[in-house]
Amino acid sequence: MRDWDRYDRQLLALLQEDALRTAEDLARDVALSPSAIARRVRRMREDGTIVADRAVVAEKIGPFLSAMVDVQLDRHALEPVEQLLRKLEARPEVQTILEVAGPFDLLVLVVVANMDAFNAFADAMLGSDPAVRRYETRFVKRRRKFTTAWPISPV
Amino acid sequence: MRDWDRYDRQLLALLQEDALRTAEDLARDVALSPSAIARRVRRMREDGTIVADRAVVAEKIGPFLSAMVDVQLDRHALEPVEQLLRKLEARPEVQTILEVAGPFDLLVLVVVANMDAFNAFADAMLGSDPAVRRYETRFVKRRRKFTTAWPISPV
DNA sequence: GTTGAAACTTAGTTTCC
DNA sequence: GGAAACTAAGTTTCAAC
Repeated sequence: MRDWDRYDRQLLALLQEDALRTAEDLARDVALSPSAIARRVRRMREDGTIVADRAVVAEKIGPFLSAMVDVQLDRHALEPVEQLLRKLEARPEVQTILEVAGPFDLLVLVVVANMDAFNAFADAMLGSDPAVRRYETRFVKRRRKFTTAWPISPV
Repeated sequence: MRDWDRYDRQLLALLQEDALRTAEDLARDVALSPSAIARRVRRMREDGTIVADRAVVAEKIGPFLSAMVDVQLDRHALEPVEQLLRKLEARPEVQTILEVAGPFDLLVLVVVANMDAFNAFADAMLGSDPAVRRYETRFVKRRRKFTTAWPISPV
């Protein structure tokens, strides 16, 4: 794998904020010509440094109910766990799946339309799954920050 | 605020996946002409339906250490709590802040370079803050899914 | 091998119906 | 909303370092 010089890191930091900035505009913040910038950005999109470019949609298109579900697994066999993870990953209601250290194994952030939909989701995905020992739910009252940006230092 | 017909919702669902798709390309999935699509997308970017367009950068630019911190607040006064939240929001190491129901009030996802940086962050931001009663940390072993996409139904 | 400028191509915007 | 003319941005080429 390649590595990233200060220009690449600057570009990544800026594109994390706004992926639609033009090369000419980026040249105001990065000391390279627009064509060099365009080349680097395209290359990083091609080689997987930039995994995706996504529109962030306002929460108001909802209404949405979010819940953080702490899941404790039955770790007697690996395959049922992998199956559960693949099942959860595939669901559009699941925004986040983190494997964590501690008594709970998984943190799953679920977004649904209302409480009925949450209960249906939990029953279908967790209540009946052989890999799930138990789970606890915390409902989200408010999102104060929600970003995928990494803290990229200029090296 | 306006509302969103099935075309808008289709476009939002598609742009959540790939914000760089051209209007011509989107016309393959949405039954509108490229010019109608371009108009709708531009309007949704202008009116705040699309809050931002962000590049998703691969985790391999790290190395990163992530931790989910459950924070219990001292809810005797509101202003110290708001101050803490603003302080956390401003930090690039903080990807997520969720206010939740239950014994803990805040879930904070923190990304740092290593364990020293985490301890420095926790000491500076939480250990010394008057609004924080206590906190518990779960370190992230793996991210299986991490997206900001809402589950948008076609209406 | 990468830069920067210019020619070229593609996509977005504006105008009109 | 859709089509065409127009404008702006991305891509390719090429000379220089």
